[in-house]
Amino acid sequence: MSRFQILPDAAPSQSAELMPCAACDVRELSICSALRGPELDRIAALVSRSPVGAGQTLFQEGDEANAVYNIIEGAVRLFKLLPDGRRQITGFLFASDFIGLALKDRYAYSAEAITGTVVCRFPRVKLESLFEEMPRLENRLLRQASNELIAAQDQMLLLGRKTAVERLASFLMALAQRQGRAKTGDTVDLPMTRTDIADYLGLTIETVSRGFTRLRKDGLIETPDSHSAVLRDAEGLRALTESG
Amino acid sequence: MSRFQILPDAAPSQSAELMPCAACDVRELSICSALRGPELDRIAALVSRSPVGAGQTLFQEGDEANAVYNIIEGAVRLFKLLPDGRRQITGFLFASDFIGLALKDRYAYSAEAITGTVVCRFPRVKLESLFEEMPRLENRLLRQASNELIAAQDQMLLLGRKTAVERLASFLMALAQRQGRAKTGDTVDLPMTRTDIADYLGLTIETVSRGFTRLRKDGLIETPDSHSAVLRDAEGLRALTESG
DNA sequence: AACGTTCCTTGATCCAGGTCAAGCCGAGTT
DNA sequence: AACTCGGCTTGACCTGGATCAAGGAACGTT
Repeated sequence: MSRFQILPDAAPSQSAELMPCAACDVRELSICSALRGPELDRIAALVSRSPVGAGQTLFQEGDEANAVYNIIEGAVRLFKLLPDGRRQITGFLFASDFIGLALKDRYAYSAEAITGTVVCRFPRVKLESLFEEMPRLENRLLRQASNELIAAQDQMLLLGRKTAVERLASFLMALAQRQGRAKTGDTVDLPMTRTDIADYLGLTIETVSRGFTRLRKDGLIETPDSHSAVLRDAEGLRALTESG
Repeated sequence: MSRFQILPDAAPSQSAELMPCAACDVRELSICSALRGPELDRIAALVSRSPVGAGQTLFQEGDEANAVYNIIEGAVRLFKLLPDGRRQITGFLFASDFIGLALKDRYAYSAEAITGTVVCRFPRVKLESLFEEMPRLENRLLRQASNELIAAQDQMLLLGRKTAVERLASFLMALAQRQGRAKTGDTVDLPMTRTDIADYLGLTIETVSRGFTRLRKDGLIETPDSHSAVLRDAEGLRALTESG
């Protein structure tokens, strides 16, 4: 399930490129939107881009947290493990998302690329000092953290109190929202496997699979292939997310 | 289960007192530890203390979020409800804890006092402008948010992947930690009811009760009364929190 | 084209924890 | 001291989702 290829952490990968942030695809959507021209140049000198292959580990729970990341493209899973292998995925992250809000001196979770991914790596020591220089950055991170806390509480409600089908419906609608495709007829991208979804929703793979079948039979979705879902009845799905 | 006495939100309660922050019992432990002398005076002019009776509502999910709070003494539960009444408690807060990190313009959860509680109320509009003036405050809040995110992820692991007894052991040890009484022989305070614990751990009250009985029969705890637990074997409990 | 592999689905069975029901205990209250 | 009432425990039974098992579909790989 988990693979342990570990990326060189401190040394920039051979394929890393220095990138002018001004040309960054996700700048406007990411935390970097808090920065102005000269600040961007300052940042550009500190960050490095690197590709991360599907299934590769970005960092592991317990590692020294010496970098934070912005996802440029691709998808990443964050997760925690129990010693016997039980896994809880605490979040899926996509292009423009920021990794590293929740950390002390060590990472509290592991991060793996789901698909081929490109990240923008930022040394953490430099981040701290940068806050004084760029208070808008710190403010932006605080807002981001606030949003993530709200999302975390929604997830607790889901894990603690929702049924299997409600969890799946909630997951699909949240993903749809994130992709700006939450209306009936829209297609939602599912880059992760059924096992990932199960470990995110606190279920088994079989229950997730049966959930998809249920939603399909009830005319709420179609599943042209296992990595996409077409919303056949967005309202019906939404009703399930807050039903009882 | 939930009561709907609502505190006057904008108007300071008749029993509110203006308090010099310099004399505040929890200052050194709370976010106010980030503030220096003159800043404290500035803050003191903005905050007001008020008592909140056991069971009373501080604010409800969906309310306009026009204040944040510091808990001076007592205990508070934060929770979300599904329309049919299922409840998930997302956190228990105690003296020196800060309420209001996770918010947009509306509260994402409800807050009720568990016991008689005293809070320090802070108008939110003034908070925003204060950040520019006191960057150390913002920095402190970001750290706090980071810690809460880590705790939230632990809770997701608990809700998604742990058994009933593991959840209860994790809960007791986390509470013990927070109270600085996590060694064998120490007594942990449980101000909340079994129903609260159940709604926090994603279980029913009966399962929580059976969990206490199990831990008692296994010699891990004693329960002199329903609102306290003596740790008889802290190591055994800790083993349960990360066992498999 | 035959063969692995990985991922997904479906069916049959099982069980941890939910539900239902009864009773206990302690703190008010009259 | 009898009564209520909320909170807690325990027992008997039930069920949603886990587990176990089998097979199918979409891939590369040789």
